[in-house]
Amino acid sequence: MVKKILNNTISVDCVIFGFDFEKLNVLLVDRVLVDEKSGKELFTDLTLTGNHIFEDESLEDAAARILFDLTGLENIYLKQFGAFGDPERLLKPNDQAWLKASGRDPHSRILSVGYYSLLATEKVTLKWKGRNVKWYPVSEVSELAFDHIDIFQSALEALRRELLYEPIGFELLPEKFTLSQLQKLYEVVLGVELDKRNFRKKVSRMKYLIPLDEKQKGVAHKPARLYMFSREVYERTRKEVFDFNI
Amino acid sequence: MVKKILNNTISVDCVIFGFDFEKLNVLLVDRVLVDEKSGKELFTDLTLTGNHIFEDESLEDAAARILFDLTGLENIYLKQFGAFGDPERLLKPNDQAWLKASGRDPHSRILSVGYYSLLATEKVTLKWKGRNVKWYPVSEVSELAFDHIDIFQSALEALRRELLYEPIGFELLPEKFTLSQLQKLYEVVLGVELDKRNFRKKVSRMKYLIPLDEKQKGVAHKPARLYMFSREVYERTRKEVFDFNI
DNA sequence: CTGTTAAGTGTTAAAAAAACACTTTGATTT
DNA sequence: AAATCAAAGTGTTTTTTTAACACTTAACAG
Repeated sequence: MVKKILNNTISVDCVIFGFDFEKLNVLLVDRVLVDEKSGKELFTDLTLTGNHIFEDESLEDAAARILFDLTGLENIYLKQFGAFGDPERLLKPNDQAWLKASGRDPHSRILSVGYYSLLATEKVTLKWKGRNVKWYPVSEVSELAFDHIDIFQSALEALRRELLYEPIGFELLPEKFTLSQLQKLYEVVLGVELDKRNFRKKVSRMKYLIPLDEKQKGVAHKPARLYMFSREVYERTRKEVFDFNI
Repeated sequence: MVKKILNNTISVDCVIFGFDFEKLNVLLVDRVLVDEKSGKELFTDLTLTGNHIFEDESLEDAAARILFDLTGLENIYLKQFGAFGDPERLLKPNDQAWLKASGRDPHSRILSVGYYSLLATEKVTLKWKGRNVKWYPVSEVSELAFDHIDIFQSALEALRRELLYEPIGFELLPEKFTLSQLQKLYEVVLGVELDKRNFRKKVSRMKYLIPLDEKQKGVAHKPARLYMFSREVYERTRKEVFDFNI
């Protein structure tokens, strides 16, 4: 049975972040427009991973599906961070050519709902057959198709803000991780340097960060203790934040 | 010239908050369905203020227009807080009846982009002719048409979170206000009690809160000094927040 | 067994948060 | 004119949090 697509004016774009213990990366798709007659490449540029929504599907389900098709992973952290519907968002020449070539009305206005998702780069094998999907360091992303650079930047801001106040960093790490990896993650995402001793003092207050009786293996130096994040402890002990910085 | 409406599947809903120095209020519209033949009221319930989007209009412009039509005010604080597109969001019997009566396909799925806005109740004279628009205390909102209760709660959460970290409380106050009014605002929106002396100590550190050489008038007690918010000072002195609470 | 590399650890000073009660001022009432 | 009312305004102490800062330890590699 063929699923019916909701309509042509709403889509979902996913900004998929990955952390490789060194830097923050984002998944981007190579958009190649090939001339029908000559078979020659007219242009190539990069886009976020986006897609239509099926008729029976919620927005978040559509985002999860895109993510699954791309990585084979389920139950991944997903967060809606904005809706993008500017009348001018698809008017760049390349975008118009692309829309025409893919049989869409280039004058139609498409609203995109943005989701960002977090995963550890290492546990992913990319598998979007027939499309060129790759990790790119966030710091090197400069131009993207459509208004995707705005969507991307908005996602990054949303991620930074969220990371400051919620324990979502663990979503970017494997199940077991070291404190140095966690610290590096904060440093890379927020773009700051943190003091090792102060960082450890701070996280040691967080009961949902569980130290394991297990050590890193295969490293040529003193192996670090491994930790894991306990969602149960977090949910149980989370308290209201009344600390306001007007 | 008649403006063309973008399409039938995207709309904007505004959650308009107002503060009256005592409590937080929200603007709601009385939705009355009248039977065509008998002229009898079939039901009446409450909705948020929503509307379609014109073809040349950005989402935020549409939200600002709704706000202007309702209050006559321009340059009001507006913040997008979410997009709502669940397949089930318009399926309640009253909603279906309403959609049919207003000539819409009851099976079509409408995506709503939510904006919340902040204003001081006192400076508003409501003027949406022909429709019954009123302020309702936020604490008394229980049932709303469509999925508007979800949208409303999502707006309230977004407002609380924003208020904790950004100086947006001033948007809910008149230009000149007292510290007690500011404190009450925080207490009401966040649902906490704050210590007067500690509150004043805290805000006295904020350089963008400007004390005026002016006092409250017409009160039967010691009149309070008036303050105003300086956006310029805020923009100039705003610094990155590196304080993280994982 | 030596060198390399990152892990792990504690103290002190400064700043911020939390807890807490009385005096002052202007308008209103008697 | 004096008394009353109601909210404004004001400091100190304790506790908690932040910030700055350097050496020892453990495992592997050669």
